[in-house]
Amino acid sequence: MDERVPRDFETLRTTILERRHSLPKRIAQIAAYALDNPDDIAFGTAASIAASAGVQPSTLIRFAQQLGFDGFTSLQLVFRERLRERNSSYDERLAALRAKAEEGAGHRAIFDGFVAAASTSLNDISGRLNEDHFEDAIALLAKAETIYVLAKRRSYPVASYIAYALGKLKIRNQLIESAAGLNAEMISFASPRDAVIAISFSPYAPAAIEEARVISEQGVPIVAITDSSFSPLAQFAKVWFEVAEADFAGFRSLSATMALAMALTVAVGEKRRDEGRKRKA
Amino acid sequence: MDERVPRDFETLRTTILERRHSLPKRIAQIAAYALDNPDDIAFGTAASIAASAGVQPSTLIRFAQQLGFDGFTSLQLVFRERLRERNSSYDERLAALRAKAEEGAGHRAIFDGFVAAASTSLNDISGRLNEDHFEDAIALLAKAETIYVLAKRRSYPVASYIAYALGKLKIRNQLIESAAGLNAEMISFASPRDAVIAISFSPYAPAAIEEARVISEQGVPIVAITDSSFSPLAQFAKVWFEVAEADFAGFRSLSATMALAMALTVAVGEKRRDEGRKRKA
DNA sequence: GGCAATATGAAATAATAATTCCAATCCATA
DNA sequence: TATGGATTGGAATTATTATTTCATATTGCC
Repeated sequence: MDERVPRDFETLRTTILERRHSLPKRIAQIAAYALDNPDDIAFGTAASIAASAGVQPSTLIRFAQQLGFDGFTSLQLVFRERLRERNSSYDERLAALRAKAEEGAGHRAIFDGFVAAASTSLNDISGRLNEDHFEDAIALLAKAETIYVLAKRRSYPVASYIAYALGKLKIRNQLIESAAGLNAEMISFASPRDAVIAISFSPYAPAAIEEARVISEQGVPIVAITDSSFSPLAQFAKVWFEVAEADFAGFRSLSATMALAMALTVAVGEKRRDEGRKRKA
Repeated sequence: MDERVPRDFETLRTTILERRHSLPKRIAQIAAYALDNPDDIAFGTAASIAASAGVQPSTLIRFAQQLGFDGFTSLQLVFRERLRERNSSYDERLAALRAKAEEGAGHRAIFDGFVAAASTSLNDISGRLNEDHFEDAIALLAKAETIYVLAKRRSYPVASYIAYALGKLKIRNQLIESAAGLNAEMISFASPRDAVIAISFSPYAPAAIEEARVISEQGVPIVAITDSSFSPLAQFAKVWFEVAEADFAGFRSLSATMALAMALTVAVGEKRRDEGRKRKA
């Protein structure tokens, strides 16, 4: 292999863009395809890539050779390396933020720590959400007459947001608060035609668990957001989501829970609208 | 291939972890290696992976088959798919998420949209926070006798979280709620030795603005979190933060506001503790 | 401790994929 | 428009890689 073969993706990219106009038609075609679909180059076979790009496999090899590689395989390595490095760079960035926060230089570090925790949590839930459970929860909530929202202490802000959003979407809902001490009565109105969104994380607020138990015994289906399958909430729930929030300075993030709550709420709103339309038609 | 073969990485991961203890030694060995070095599985050949993990290629294939795949190749696809999705740089990934959300394929897209909005907001505020303002706000709040927390509607969840966290840190605070209709009286107790955290975004809740006006006229210093310098809150505030939250489906994220609120709260707690210690010394 | 079932190692084989080669085509230039 | 060089398509070849097979070893059980 030549001495000045592009070893990293960025150099390769630049090289391709420079030579773009002096390349033969088919080679230019595969060059454009490569820059547009780098992932395909990284994972595909010569044949599959050639087919997607509308050229012959041999053209792909000629392209690689023009750039100084000794074949398609060596070119592909650069595209693969890119995926490896890019991937770690994000994690590294987060780790840096977190490290800066942990070495504890002043108040800025506190802020960085919370941003890092929130990002981590979002990142995590994004890959973890079980789509089937999500659909089940939406279906369950969409057909409820009234949606009860149950959460105490740290989770209460999420509940209050859900209540706000449901209100904006004109979906009947009832936040189970403790202010007036009338929770027991409020709960007794719930029927199996209603549904509950319950949120609680370890250490589980006893009141939340107790209310969830009572309401589930009345036959009201519960959608739970909690932190593990050992959660007492999980056993009362028809559907439950596991959300692992990162923490900083002993305060856990709420970002993932919040995102899930927003998505649930809006999805329920959308499903109701769709079904309302169907019923009319 | 079996019907319930894990086809996404997370499911696969869970499945492996579940069966971990019932797997034969060498299979368990490759299983552990796979979870520790997912990138190697994605890129390597059966032979190279087997060598790195210290097993025979055939063991790798047996491992794949135990999981229900029909061979190493199908197992590898899952690991590759993961890299495609965890794709590239943070920004690109966000863009991908947002694009997926915008093309609007079902409920999953809604979830992706909210995660993307939250991530964007966090990313944004991370670079934007004015450190001097942050220090000023902390100083101001740390010396307050009582911290009043003022927010309505969409911002209310943030306020309720702040109140919860301040409580946990044993910092005297008062959430200005509308429930009992006694806000005016509550506000009249505030003195210049106290402080206010006020949060409001366009469209500003009239009650929040009005209460902020009254309380500032009483000489109580206000720390505001809002969305622009044109915000009516900004003019009443001693210190104010501009937070630009991304939105999805008409619902704006709260993640950046939340992170800032948490950081403020904890930083105030820390400053008070430090000063308490100094005073004793 | 012996037997059967299960697991493992190593090499043979089958499958798949990359590369090469050559004929056909295209294109610029005279 | 004829000619030579460059480019391209497609099949043949070679290389690489996954998979299968079978002999051997290990483990659990009576």
